[in-house]
Amino acid sequence: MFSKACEYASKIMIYLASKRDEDKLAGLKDIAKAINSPEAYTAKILQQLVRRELLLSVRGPNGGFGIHKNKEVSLMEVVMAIDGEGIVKKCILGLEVCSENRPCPVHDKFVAVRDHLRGILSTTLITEVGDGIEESIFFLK
Amino acid sequence: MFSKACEYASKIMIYLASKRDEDKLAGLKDIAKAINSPEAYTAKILQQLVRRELLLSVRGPNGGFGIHKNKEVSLMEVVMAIDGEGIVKKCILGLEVCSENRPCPVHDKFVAVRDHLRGILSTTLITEVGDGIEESIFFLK
DNA sequence: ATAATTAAGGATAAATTTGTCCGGAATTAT
DNA sequence: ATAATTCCGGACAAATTTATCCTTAATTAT
Repeated sequence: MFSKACEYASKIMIYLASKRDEDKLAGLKDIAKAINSPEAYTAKILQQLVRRELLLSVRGPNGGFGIHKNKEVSLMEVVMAIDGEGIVKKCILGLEVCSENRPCPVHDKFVAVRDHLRGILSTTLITEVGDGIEESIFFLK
Repeated sequence: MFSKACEYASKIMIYLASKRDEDKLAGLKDIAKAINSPEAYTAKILQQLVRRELLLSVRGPNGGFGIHKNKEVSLMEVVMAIDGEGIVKKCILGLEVCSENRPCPVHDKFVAVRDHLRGILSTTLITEVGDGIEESIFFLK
């Protein structure tokens, strides 16, 4: 469904959202441990998220990563940043063009699934799903 | 969503279903043209579908591929044959274990999407969606 | 029998994704 | 200033997916 990179990115965002009330940032090692991901690869994904301005970073001692407070981020934005719009746009059978006018044989059926998916991705905020991590109601690894 | 191989496989099955009333089989070249796929790679996927007994094949002049008549095949079976059960089983965030008991933060939301997807995959029969290809109501390329 | 046709299957290559390594830049504390 | 810490970014490596090539096996028609 999502790429590995996108899975990591989502978990990163949710993890950092769950720590949004702490006054200090989370470092790479901390993050990689929390989501059980390879450190160096995680660093690459963090970079992308920073470039896309979904995260903030600061270097040096006591540096690290954190979410922008006062900025609501949906899961959709995270997925778009890493995997692009394919998951909610591309034809399930891979047709270059697939539309009402020129549909693949399963077009209508999968438009419904994609709309369902899109709805959930865009209404799910990372702060919302971040709650419950610290309390071990939900898990990231 | 699906692998390229699985996209090709689905289109192959639908295409052959759309020709199920013809008395002759469809050859590799014919199929690859009909679904706009690389010939050699398509041959590999055809092999897999034959091994999984979702297709029949015969060699030699006038040989080719066709669906088994009297055997209803759902899109689910095709997807399982090529991509495995991941799409309807694996955690969207990639957690090794993700269940009611030990859920990822978006477990419930995506259970719903997956159920939706599963429902459509298992109720969609290739013969059903095959109709409309010949008449150019639906397209495979 | 022989030649022509078509799928089967193994080996290999190209492309993409995932993952690692390392030197450099920024920041902080001493 | 210096050293320690931490992110940045480029190069590279491994794994996986996608794609190609070529020989063999089966079948049919001549």
